Order: sequence, then structure tokens, then C-alpha cells
Amino acid sequence: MSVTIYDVAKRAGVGIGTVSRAINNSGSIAPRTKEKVLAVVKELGYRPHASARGLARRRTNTIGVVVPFFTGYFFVELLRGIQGEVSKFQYDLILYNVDETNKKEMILRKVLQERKVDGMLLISLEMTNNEVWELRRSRLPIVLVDSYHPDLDSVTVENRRGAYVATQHLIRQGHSRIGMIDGHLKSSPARVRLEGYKNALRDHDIGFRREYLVISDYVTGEDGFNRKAGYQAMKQLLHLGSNRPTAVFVSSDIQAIGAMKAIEEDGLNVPNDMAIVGFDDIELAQYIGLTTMRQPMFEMGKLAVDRLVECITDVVTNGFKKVFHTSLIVRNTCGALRHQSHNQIT
Amino acid sequence: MSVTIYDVAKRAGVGIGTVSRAINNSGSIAPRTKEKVLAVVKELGYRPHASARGLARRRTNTIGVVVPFFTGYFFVELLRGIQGEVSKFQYDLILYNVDETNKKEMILRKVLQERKVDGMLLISLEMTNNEVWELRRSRLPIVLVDSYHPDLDSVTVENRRGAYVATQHLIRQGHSRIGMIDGHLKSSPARVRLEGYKNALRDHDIGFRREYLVISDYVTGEDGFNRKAGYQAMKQLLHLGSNRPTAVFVSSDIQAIGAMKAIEEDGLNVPNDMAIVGFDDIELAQYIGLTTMRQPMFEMGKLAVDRLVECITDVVTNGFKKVFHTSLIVRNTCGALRHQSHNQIT
DNA sequence: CTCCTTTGTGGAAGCGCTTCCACATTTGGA
DNA sequence: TCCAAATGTGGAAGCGCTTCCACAAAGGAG
Repeated sequence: MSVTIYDVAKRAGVGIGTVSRAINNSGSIAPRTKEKVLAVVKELGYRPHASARGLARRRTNTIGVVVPFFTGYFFVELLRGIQGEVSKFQYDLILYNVDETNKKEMILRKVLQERKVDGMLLISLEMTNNEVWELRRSRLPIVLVDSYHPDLDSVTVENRRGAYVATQHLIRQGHSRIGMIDGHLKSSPARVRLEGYKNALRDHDIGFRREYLVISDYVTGEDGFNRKAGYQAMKQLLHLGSNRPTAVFVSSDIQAIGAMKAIEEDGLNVPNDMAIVGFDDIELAQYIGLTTMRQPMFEMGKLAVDRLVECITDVVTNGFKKVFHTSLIVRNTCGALRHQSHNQIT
Repeated sequence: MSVTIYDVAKRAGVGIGTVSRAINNSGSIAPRTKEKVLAVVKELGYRPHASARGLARRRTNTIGVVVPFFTGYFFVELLRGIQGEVSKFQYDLILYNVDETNKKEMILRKVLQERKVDGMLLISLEMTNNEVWELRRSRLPIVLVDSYHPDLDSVTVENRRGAYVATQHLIRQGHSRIGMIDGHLKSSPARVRLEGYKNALRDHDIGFRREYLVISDYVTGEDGFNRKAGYQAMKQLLHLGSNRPTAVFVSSDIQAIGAMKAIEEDGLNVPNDMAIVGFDDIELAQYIGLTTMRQPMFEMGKLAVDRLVECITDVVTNGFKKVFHTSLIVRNTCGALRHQSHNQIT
């Protein structure tokens, strides 16, 4: 059916070992022979059969990416960074989606035993010690992205500091009634951002008010980092009436978009009645003029792949922890630019 | 290292053939034996090695998805539909990205010969007759999504009719100076939507004006279906001054978002100074109140997978052509709801 | 010119499965 | 009771590669 290494060998008048050496640049082979073989390879359009190669080499040249919910622009942007880098290394990318039906443990067990991938990127996934132990025992290279565990390599972002800076920025605009809309606390970025928010309040002698914190509802197993959750959370804050906060730090841009819709529906104005700072800096933030903490998602994806490939190909020591910086992008929704000209808005 | 079928066989006191039959529900096997084997399988946490299985069976239980640019919310939504359905069938999904460095032909050739996937979904990809011929010769099951070729199965949307309805809707609002912002014409949806637009004009005795049609610029190999391209295209229309159109049909929501930014920057109002109808109905369209033609992206992805799996597992006859309907979603940007209450806006 | 490296090459073995064939065992009909 | 058919089972062969080993040929040193 397909052209195999035997076809190439016969045609080139050499043995299969020689063909293998020619296409893999391995072993010693005479330049002339190699040239001849490669010519036949091109002529016949030969490419090694992936499964056969995988079986013999015990490497598939494929990496797996596990993503929860596969929704949200954060993942898309990350995925773009990952995808680009993966193909640069000549790897393929298998996408696994964790949701209600595909439980995390099932996917991990499957992947570990089937050996369909050479390594895994786990995105925004909280890992239990037990799971980590099993992962390490399997010796499959793993890099966590946007989550942290002491015993695994990880690429994260300064969530605590980012939330702190965002909150501080609102304080500096003169606000003292500052709320927060957060994702579900099973997500560690959500937990850590909450800490940053509280720290900022504390450092500026503002008391934390329980009613100003809204954790996005836990809808059908999701993490609350979505538009609808943001919308409903803001509705809840607005119910406080005249006691409502005058500014809100929202833990993701996509929630902020939902939140702004709720504000608008109430006939209120952003930033005059309610200032908003988001988190992520998704592409649309720029368009709608959302002030936000930028997270270098593309770069995070890229770096995670670099590290993973390094783990796969070289012998490396454990303990890679990269923490990216966030940066405050000031636009219209925080009120800081209220009196400046339109042109200065990014 | 890993647990193999031999380990299971030895432990269960049977031959490897029997283990294989037990885990694959194939051949004849005594219920008692099967039970015993499966117990050992569970005990040892055994799972067949994917490459070995792929080599022996000549099936990988993996399907490939080829996406151009991997950007745009259209693909994300489609991908969600695909992903869900793929995992329902117990397949894995490999993502291939076509861009400047990874040329389409390279990817196709690679995939065809390596046999890493059992079938392929090609998204928004224009295929030459030559390519199609090569694909068919390889006998690898293929389903086109959002593009069309007479000799391949496809899942598409009524682009011509959709564009027609969108344009007609603007005409019915009383507009006669109606522009169009389209994607690059190398994309067949872009071409067909242009036809729909022209047909609608013709059927209502409105002359086509060349200066009212803006093809989004061909930036770094992309198709123009992005926010920036929409923004620049609208800038161009606005340069017409008082001769500018009073309504524009934009061939994708994401371009429409960019276009609306340009309008806003000019101090003009949507829909009063310029009515807009988009195409796609991405999630954000609802949020910003964009009138648009809904394309059932999620369902398209789902159906494409169903068909592909059918092609892989059964012997099927060629010629599957599913055309989904689009539907007009009236929101704020077309002016139709100008005099109605806020609540009626979806 | 010999002997010992070095370099190059063919092909068997083995990767972990599925499948097929041969054989053993059971069943049931006459 | 006996025999043919049905049922169940073990394991060899083979999927298409890589890798290793044995060996041939070609240099290089003396």
C-alpha cells in the first residue's frame, strides 16, 4: 500500500539499516550513499510510518495539552503560543479537554499508559499530591502552565502582585469602596489574586468588606472565568444600592466584559459610576478600552513548550519555575484618563 | 518498564491472544475468561500502547484538524464542537496549523504518509484539484468544513443566501447606499458572500458601486477576517466623506467590531450614521448588540466529526454535502430596533 | 607488505500489539 | 455411544521502523 523503508532500500540498492541512517542522520554513513538514498526518498515521497517509528523509538514526536473547558480567550491565546512553538520543534500537538465527562484523572491515566505523547502541558489545572506523585513515577515530562506545584516545573504569572497593583491603581484614583469579582476558588490564580486584592486594601488601611467580594458562581463545573459569571456577579454588587462599591477589580477581562454589561443595563456609567480594572489583556480589552493587567499569554505558551521539549530531549534537573510579570495597561474603564485627550488612549 | 500485554497474560494465566480478545471484544472468548482477564487489566492499570496498536491495526484513533491561522473566534467555536464530539467517539485530536511557515501542501503530504491520523477535517481551506486528487488517492477520509469541493465531503453554510439576507435587511431599513467589507477573495466564503451581496443589490435595483466594496487587505498571508482589517476597511469607506455608504454589510463579526471602532473614532454613531450587519454571531456579538447572520459553528463542527467517523469506521458512499442555514439575528447595529424598547433587544 | 584501526554496510532482533491458524475441548444430534 | 460442528485458546507471524552486531573494505603506521 504505502511506500515503506523496504521499497526505498530496494530502489536505492542498499539495506534498510542504511536508509534508516540516512533519514535520521545517525550512525556513520558515506556521504555518497546518503545522497543517493535521500534522492530515492524524495522520488518516492517516502515518510516513515509514525506508529512504527513510535514503537521502535519509544518516542512519538507529539506533545499533549490538557485544557479545562477549552473556553475563554485566555486559553486561545496561550494555545496560539504553544502551537507555534510546537510546530517549530517539529512536534505535533494533541488537544485534551477536561470537562464533566472527561475527568482529569481519566485523561492523565490514559495518556500516561498509552504513551501517545512524549510530554504534557497542563493548563490551569490544580494537581493533588497524589496525582503529582503518579505523574512523577511515570517519568513523563510535564510542565504546568498557569498553576503551581512544588514538585513540577511550571510557568506562571505574578498573580498576587498583579492583583495588588490593579487594586492599588483603583485606590490611587481615590476609591475606597473597592469590590472584587473573582473566579471560583478551586482555581489557584483566583485564590492568589484574592490575596493580592486583600493585601492592597490592608496596606492602604482599607477594611476588607465581605459583601464587596463576589465569587463567580460555580456553574456546571466551570471556573467562573466567563462573561455570564461576570455579569451575574456585578448584578449582585449593584443590588447593594447606594452602598455599592465605586470601583471593582475583576479577575479576568472576560468577566469584566459581562460586568460592564450589567452596569450599562443599570443605566450607570463606567468609569464615572463604577471604575473597572480587569486581568489578562485579551485582544478585545484594547477595543473596548478596558484597563487591565496584562498577562503575556502568548509568551507563556511559547516558553512552556521550550521547557517541555528540553525535558524530553535532554536530561534536565527538576525545579524549573518561571514567573512572568504582569503589567498595568491603563485605558478608559478605570477613570485615570478621564481628563486626557482621546488620542492617548491605547 | 510499562506494563505490557505479556504481563497481563502471565498474571491471568492465559495467552496474549486471549488478552487481546478480552480487551477488544473480538473473536470468541468464554465469559469467565474474559472477566478474569479484565480483572487483571484493571488491577495492573494496563492500557495498550498506542503506537504498537496503531502499527498492528493500522488505525490510530486520532483525527487531524487543519486550521488556517488558528485565530478568530469562528475557529474557536468550531473547534469546541469538534473537540466535544471527537472525545465522545474516543478519538484524540491533533491540531495542525497552516501559516506562512507550515504550508498546506507540506502538512497534507506529511499527514498522508505518516498515517498518524485516521481522518482529517480541513477547515476553511481552499483545495486545488491537484490536491484533491492526491487526497483521494491516499484514501484517507476527509471532510471539508466551511469550504467546498465537488469531489470531497463537506459541511458548509449558506453563505450566498446569508449575505443576501443580510444585505436585503439593510435595504429594507431604507438604505440604498450600502457598502460591503469582505475578507480576502482567496477565501471561498468571502467570494460567495460577495455574490450574495451583489445579488441582493441587483434584485432591488440598486447599482453595485466599486468604491463601496472593500476587500480587507492581505496582511502577512492572512485572510482579512480579523479586527484590524475591518478597522482599516471602514477607515477607507469613511474617507469617501459625504458620499460614504449609510449601511455596511461586514463579512464577519470580528471585522465588524473593528469597523465599529473606526466609526466611533470618527465621531459617528451606529446605527444612525452607519448601520452594520455582521456575519457569524460570535459570542461577543450578543454583548455588543451586533446585528448579524448566525452561523451554527458548534453544530457544524459536531456534524463534521460525525461524518468523518462514519467514513473511518464504515464503508460509505462519497458525496456528503451538508449545508447549514444561517439566520438573521436582529440587534442594535442595523437600526431596525431603533424605536423599540431596550428589553426587546437580544 | 602486513596488521590494526577506522569507516561503512546489511540485516536480524525486537518494539507491543492484532490476527490468523492450528489445535483442544465441549456440545449436541443421530 | 460416536462423530461432526461449534466454541475457546495459545502463540507465531507480521505491522514498519530503529538499533545493534557482525563483518567487509579501506586506510595508516610500522
